[in-house]
Amino acid sequence: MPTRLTNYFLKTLREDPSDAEVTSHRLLVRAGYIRRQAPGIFAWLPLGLRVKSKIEAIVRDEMTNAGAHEVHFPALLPKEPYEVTGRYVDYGDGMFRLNDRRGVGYVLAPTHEEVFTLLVKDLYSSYKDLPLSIYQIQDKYRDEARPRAGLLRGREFTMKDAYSFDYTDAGLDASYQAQRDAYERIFTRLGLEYVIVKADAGAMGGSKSEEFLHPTPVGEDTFVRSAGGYAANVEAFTTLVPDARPSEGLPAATVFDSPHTPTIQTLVDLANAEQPRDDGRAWVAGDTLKNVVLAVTQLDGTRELVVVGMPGDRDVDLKRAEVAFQPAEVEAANEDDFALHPGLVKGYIGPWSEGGAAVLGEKGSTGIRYLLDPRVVDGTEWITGANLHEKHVFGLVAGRDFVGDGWVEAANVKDGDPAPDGSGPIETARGMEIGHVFQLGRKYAEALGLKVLDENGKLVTVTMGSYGIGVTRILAIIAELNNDDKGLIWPAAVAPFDVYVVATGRDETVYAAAEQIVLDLEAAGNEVLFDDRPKVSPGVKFGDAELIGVPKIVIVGRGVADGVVEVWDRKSGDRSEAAVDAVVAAL
RNA sequence: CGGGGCGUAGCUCAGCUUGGUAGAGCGCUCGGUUUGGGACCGAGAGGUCGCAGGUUCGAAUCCUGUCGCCCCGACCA
Repeated sequence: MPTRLTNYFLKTLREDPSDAEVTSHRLLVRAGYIRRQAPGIFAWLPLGLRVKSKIEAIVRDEMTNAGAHEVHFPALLPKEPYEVTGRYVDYGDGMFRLNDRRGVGYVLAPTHEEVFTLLVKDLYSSYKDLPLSIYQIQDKYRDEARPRAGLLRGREFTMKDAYSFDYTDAGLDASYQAQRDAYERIFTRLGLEYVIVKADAGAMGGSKSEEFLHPTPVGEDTFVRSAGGYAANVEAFTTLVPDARPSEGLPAATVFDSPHTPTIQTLVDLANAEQPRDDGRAWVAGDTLKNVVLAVTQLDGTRELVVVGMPGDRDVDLKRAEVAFQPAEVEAANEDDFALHPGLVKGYIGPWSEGGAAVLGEKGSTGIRYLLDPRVVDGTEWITGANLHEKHVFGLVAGRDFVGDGWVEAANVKDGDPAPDGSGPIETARGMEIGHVFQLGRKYAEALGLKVLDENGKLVTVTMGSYGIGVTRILAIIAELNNDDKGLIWPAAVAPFDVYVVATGRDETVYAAAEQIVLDLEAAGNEVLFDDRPKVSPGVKFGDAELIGVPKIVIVGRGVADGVVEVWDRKSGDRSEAAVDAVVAAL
């Protein structure tokens, strides 16, 4: 039974919807694939659903190849499992919560680690049952502070989430690798460029984690890569730590007057004017030690000040700092914070005071925790604040004159920074997350009590992995990538139909010929959308055909009198003629 | 949560400054003409102007409040 436009549920819009800004959103709404229901929540119309199903079919196929089995959980779940693992609190406002008529708490699941773990716990108790990989394709709910860009960041979105269960670390490695390989095949089949980067495990917990990022300037993630093959999310980037240097023989630190030095640059200028270096090289921002006061707020609300010392040519990257202090929130200290700590002389903060007493650090006079950038290794010399108004100090030596309470990755990453694995300088780029693979380890199994008996009859805690792909986000990215001024241009692998047949004119023989062509195409295994609308002008039909973006378009019109039809290739725009009875071969 | 913009017909918007019986284009219905690039003629249907209060003889228009949506930022897959 051909799919006919005369009874299909489709209405294209002549004008762009006013609430759609990004290309994918605009075109998917205009071409009749989706409709907005609420911010970040969309209804799927027949065309959209077909594309979504095509993507899901590829995902299912590769999950099967990876040995994973499909299951399906509810999206609506009791809150208890999430309370046990702590994520009911950790997720904060990001989780949709509701109560039933008796007041019992439920959540709309943002992700399903807990219930998968509990299901396996229910059924399995032996190492002989493992390894196991199961997955679902299910809608997820996250109450985003600001949904945006249509499908790219919604509050409801479809995700394939897979979970692996092993009782050995080696088993987890193998399960992880199988999913990782499957992801590579999926993105290749979808024609999506991707970069695999080291990722921060974030609130999910666990150890090893990699993200699949689609490189695009509009991406929300920043990642770095080196020519030598290093790739990481900027949040997971680790600094290459220089070797410590001997501090013997370095001159003693000296305090100097430094009025009117509100910025690092003015301090550097003053230093060059007052105290030029012996070797003739000018002082630069990287020779100064900048001490930034951060306020770190734990989940329970306790607020702690922390001073981070880093080279003056760096700034605090709050996202990296959040990772370093997670799950706490990090922000710049405010006036109230300073008021509580009169020992901090704003603009002249440093770890050392004249005479050598420590100011910062748990043993310093302020008692404020002092964390250092990894570049501040023992034996490095710095220009930094002297904790006196309008005074700085020269030649303060790390390890000799001051020590920190530890190290922290809170400084921003710059193009040209060395990769930590020695593979050369890195460059930064933007990307959109399309997949994420995690080795969760035993965090969830531990919290929820998932254990099995091993070969020796001993109870061991299961080790898990979690693997996600954003199905609807991928659909949006494909739309974002494949379009022109006329509309969408679907790659064959995910197109809602293979061929779009248009009958023009009002000649009965034309429609009869078109009917036959549709049947021929379907018999040859093509999915066909047939524009059989009788009272629509050709211009409208052509416009819709191009807007909808099916890869091949067959125009059946006046050429039928001569036994020919026109075949358009949507992507290249190429047009050729084909005999009415040989359309299948002409595609 | 901070900043900006916008809520008027199914869609895209004008009207608001300067208060006086609610408009256009597209879409939709009917009749006719037209049929290879978003046709034309004629006749229609369709709106508590986001909501509430206020000012006024009279409010889409002025005032106050409120709700919603979009964009930028913060945050997040």
